[in-house]
Amino acid sequence: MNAEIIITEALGKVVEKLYGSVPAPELLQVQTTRKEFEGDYTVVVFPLLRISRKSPEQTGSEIGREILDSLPEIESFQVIKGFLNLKMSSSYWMNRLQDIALTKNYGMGSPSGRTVMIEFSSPNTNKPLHLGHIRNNLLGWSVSRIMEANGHKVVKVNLVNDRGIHICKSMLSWLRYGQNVTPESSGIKGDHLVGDYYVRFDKQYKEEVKELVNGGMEEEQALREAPILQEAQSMLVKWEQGDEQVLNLWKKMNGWVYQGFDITYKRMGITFDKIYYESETYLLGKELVMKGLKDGVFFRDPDGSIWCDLTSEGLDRKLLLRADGTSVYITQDLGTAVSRYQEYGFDTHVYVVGNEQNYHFQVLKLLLKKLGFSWADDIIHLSYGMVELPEGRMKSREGTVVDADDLMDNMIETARETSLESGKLEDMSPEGQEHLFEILGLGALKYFILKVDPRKTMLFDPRESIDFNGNTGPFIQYTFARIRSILRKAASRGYHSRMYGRPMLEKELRLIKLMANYPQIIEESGRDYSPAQIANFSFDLAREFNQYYHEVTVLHEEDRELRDQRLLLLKQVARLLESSMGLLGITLPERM
RNA sequence: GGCCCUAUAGUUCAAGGGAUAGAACGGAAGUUUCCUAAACUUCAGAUACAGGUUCGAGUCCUGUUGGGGCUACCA
Repeated sequence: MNAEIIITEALGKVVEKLYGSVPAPELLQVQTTRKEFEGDYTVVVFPLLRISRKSPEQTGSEIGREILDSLPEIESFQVIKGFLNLKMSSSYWMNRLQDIALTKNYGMGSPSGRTVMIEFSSPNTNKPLHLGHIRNNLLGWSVSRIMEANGHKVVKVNLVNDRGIHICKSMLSWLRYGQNVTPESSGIKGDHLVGDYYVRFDKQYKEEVKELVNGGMEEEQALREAPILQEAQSMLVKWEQGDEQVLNLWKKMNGWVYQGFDITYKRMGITFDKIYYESETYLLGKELVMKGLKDGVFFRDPDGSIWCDLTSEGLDRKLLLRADGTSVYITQDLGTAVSRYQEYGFDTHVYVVGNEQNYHFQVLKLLLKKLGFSWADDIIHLSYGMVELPEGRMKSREGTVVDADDLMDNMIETARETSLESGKLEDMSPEGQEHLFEILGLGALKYFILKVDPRKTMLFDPRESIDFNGNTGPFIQYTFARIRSILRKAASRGYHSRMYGRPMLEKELRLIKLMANYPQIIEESGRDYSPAQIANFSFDLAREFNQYYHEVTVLHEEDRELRDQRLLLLKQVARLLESSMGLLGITLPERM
């Protein structure tokens, strides 16, 4: 059991014994002691003064004495300015280290029996993935791992926006200008090829609008009546009617996009348990809307469109079906949610979607509740912040979109340059090197994104490459590689890591203390859906270890028992680095 | 206009209402006969502004200012 809990419990009993009243739980504040003070855990005594009716100093001393008596793990205490600092005995920490070494899935929560569904990625099929999607994908993946680490059963799902007018634009543009080009014939990745024709459509559309305006038409009318747009709209009608030619083209081009996406996902190390397509769920959404209409929770406008009145909830009225009976964005989301619940009966459903859609999810939950689905309360919108450039938001119109594939290429290239410059890999096979560059480049990218609190807007400057020094993925990877190198040498010399009970250095106890927090970190990052806390843990541990590495020798230690004991410590540090970084989807290399 | 989010060193990020606000990059100065210098050590540098609540506020509340988002019969 973790020390904070032990101390908190003891504190409650001690306060009751000393002052004769049971303190409310929120008055019992135990935290880790700040680095600059002597001690491991700190009791904040201010909240207890009301009960003790004595000075902070006196209260702290009295409690300190009692706790010292009742908990053998505590070696000494000190009261400074109203803070009671407790120092654990070094044998306590050494036992912790042994516990860690002996616990198979150290840090992981026990099975909860709960199913957590996580939707992330959710791409459009007419644009390649960009930096925003990278944050989405990495967050979704990492949160999935963190949920698993908390003992939940996880179902990772993707929702592909594969229908709507935008798809028709790409199709039409390809028919007109594509001359039957394919990813194979052009050598262009499928999603990029389709994206190119989407852009091509937009260019033509703008030209036509301009011509019409020059011919004397009002701009608003021109925007509506440009021939190419009208052609796309009639194509959408054909799609909805099930026109075979249109459907075949749609399937063919979507297939290209999926092939392209698969490559990108694979490179990011991302998989899904199930992929949903809007084209398959929007019909159920329509049925739900009709049911809501029948039940009187929705209403029909004179023009035939169907709405929900949310003004009593402080929101507007929301359109659910157009007058012509076609569905809108939220219609399919209703259908998707219900079919997922029917299929998996999730206890929690996390949607990893940008904060620009906060309103959408607020409405979605309200609508589901109005339709009588009580599990609407189990929906959590993990609303992450945008990735911005120094000049603001990425805009495809201004060509500032940072492409996911390009960015990964660049990261790997930088890893290659940095690695080759160091000259440490000369005896490594070319395949081994390539593999390493990928691990390092992606490690840098993933860590860069995930170390930031998901809810916050973050900044990316394409002109400055992502760092490989300091608080970065490669820093932690490097720390790991160093430890593994020592462990390999130790193994080849026949050394065996083992606990001997030799006195440990302050630095070593600090490392153990950090590692002792791991279970709590996993729990908290799960509670907050925040990989950033995991990243901070990894960094703190790596930094602490690097200082230790610099000061203390392991392989050259003459005292064999001490040497082997240190090997045990190293092994556990490496293990937790690998475990925690694994929760971020980052691989650690044996050497670099 | 209405609603929501946000503001911490030059820059990018930390800090469960608790002690002297931590790191990293960048800047200055150092460390390599010794397990990987992608490391380590030292120095300089910050809570937008004004009130309030509290024994105690970067953190909670109110206002001001700056930044972002939403407010589509797009998805």
